[in-house]
Amino acid sequence: MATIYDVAALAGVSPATVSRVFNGTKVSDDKVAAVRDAAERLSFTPNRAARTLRRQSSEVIALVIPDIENPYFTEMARGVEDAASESGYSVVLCNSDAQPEKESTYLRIAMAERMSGVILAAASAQTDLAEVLTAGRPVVAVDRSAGHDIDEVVMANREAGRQATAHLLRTHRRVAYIGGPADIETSAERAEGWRIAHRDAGVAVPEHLLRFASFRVDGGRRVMEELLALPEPPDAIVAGNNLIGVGAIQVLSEHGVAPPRIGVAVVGSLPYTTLRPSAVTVVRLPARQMGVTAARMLLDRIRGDDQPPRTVVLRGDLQPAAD
Amino acid sequence: MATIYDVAALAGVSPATVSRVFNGTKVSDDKVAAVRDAAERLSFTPNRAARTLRRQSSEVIALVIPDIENPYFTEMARGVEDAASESGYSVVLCNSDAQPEKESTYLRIAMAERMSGVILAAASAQTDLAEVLTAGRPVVAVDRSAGHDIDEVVMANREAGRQATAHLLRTHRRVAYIGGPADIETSAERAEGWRIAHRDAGVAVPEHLLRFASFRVDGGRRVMEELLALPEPPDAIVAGNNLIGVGAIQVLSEHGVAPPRIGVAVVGSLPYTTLRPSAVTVVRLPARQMGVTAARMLLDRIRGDDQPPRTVVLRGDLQPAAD
DNA sequence: ATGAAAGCGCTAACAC
DNA sequence: GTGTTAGCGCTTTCAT
Repeated sequence: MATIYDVAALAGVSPATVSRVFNGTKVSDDKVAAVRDAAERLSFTPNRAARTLRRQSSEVIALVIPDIENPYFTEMARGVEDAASESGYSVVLCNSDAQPEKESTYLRIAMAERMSGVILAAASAQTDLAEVLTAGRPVVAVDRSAGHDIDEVVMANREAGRQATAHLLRTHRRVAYIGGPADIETSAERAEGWRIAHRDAGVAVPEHLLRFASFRVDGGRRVMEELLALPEPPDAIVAGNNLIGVGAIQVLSEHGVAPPRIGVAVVGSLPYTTLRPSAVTVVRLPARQMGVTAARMLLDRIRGDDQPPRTVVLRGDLQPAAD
Repeated sequence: MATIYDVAALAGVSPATVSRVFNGTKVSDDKVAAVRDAAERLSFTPNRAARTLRRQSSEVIALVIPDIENPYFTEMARGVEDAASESGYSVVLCNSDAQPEKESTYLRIAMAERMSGVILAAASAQTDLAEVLTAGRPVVAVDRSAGHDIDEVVMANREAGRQATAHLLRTHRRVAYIGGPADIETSAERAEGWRIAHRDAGVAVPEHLLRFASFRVDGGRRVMEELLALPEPPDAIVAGNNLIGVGAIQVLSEHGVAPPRIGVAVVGSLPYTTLRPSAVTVVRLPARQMGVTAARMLLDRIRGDDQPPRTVVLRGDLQPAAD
């Protein structure tokens, strides 16, 4: 592995000049050519560990998400990746598995590696960012707020829940809601939208049809089974996220009442569904765009932007089932 | 950010002793205690950039996959991550997007960051690993071989394709195959299994029902439409991977012939399907185990194991649809 | 515009 | 068992 000293020797310049060439500082044209040529011949690539040690910062950002197997988060990751690589930054994807402990391990590593910033979909409401923030590294919260006064990019969750519910209430009477963990912001907000839709429709809010699960397929399955076992089961379901929707629909299919026989609306997309698109109402959430937006905000901060923290709210897109 | 010098001063020892404590070399008990105490008070975390520069190796492995939005690869990533973190290694997930150019960019970065090894699901058959291999970094190929004499962990693709096809041939006459790109090993091998099943059954191989697509949902959709437009369409389909299966089933549903009305078998799981489990035959591929195995092999190599390259073949698990 | 030289924080000889 | 010291490869003053 060649170093700048090797390149400098071959090009007949000083190591500092080599460094300048690779960092865009002014160097005379002939020396630039000589350096580039020498670098090419030695297939020189700057040692990033050395650069990071010297600069106290690497051109890497950490993206911490609670579930790498959820297509919503991988779609977002694509957005982050695309925006970051446009600016020459790499993205390190960290899966916290919704465990605060794993999450803080990753944050510690990110700081020890001197990564230049963090995009965080927090595992819990009280993520400890003290370490990152005192290190002066910018953090952007995505999908859910992280409980600090920082930049945020979130979905219009209340409105998404309201829209999904309102659509079902036009043709159904007992609309249940299956949300994620009650203490996760997105989950609570979407449930609140479910309540609002009932009020808007002049209907009593059926609190006994409001259930919380995990944001996973098995969570949706379990609660759906519970709901079907009710003396008076719901005739429609709002799923609080994509995976809950998958689980609920699986159970409905197994019971012979696949949508549209029961009304189903999902907050979030079903990218790998094998249903007819018209069978289920979906509020599509712009996950990729959330990633792109968050990455751009973070890069702004890395470049020194220090305006007060901003919150960007992205709206979902109602795609109604055919009636 | 505290350094070992700060810790050394506070603990009344030399920086070397601090380093030793954090690297498990023999140090007397009282000094260990003093160092740990001082480190705790200063909330010291070793600077990884410095360690990497000095050691010329970081405790990070790169995992390069062609599609981060494919649950097959994210499941594998979970396996890699779990096995790696058991040994104190971090995993950097890189999405090559099936583009050789992006792939080689990531490989170059991995070397520049002095990562200690690479697990690669190659974007093409002729991935250039020269740079990585001459740097002395071990590489393990997963899912498909990378065209070098290195460790591999792959699925029993021919057998998976054969099983899926054989199962359908028991009750169907015209079994089509929709594969991924013809030049990708997994794809070609599974297609070969489809041929073998026909021969085993004493049936002429219907080559006009063998089609190649991309390994994505839209690929499956497009080819499924083509097949349905045939004068004599197939009465059963083998999908070459999970996403192709999703696309094919979507199209079938839209045409009112959702499985089991047409026989469908998929090589790979459908984690987010909303179908009744009994409707589709699946050859489950142990993706997570592939990741765990690959990570363990890579870690062995990193620790200096230099036996000849090994190939591990993992078998799929036929889960027949109810007839 | 260019070179000389210091130093980022750590580890690993090497001495004792 | 412990301390001293010399770099790892780069960037960045500071001179010139």
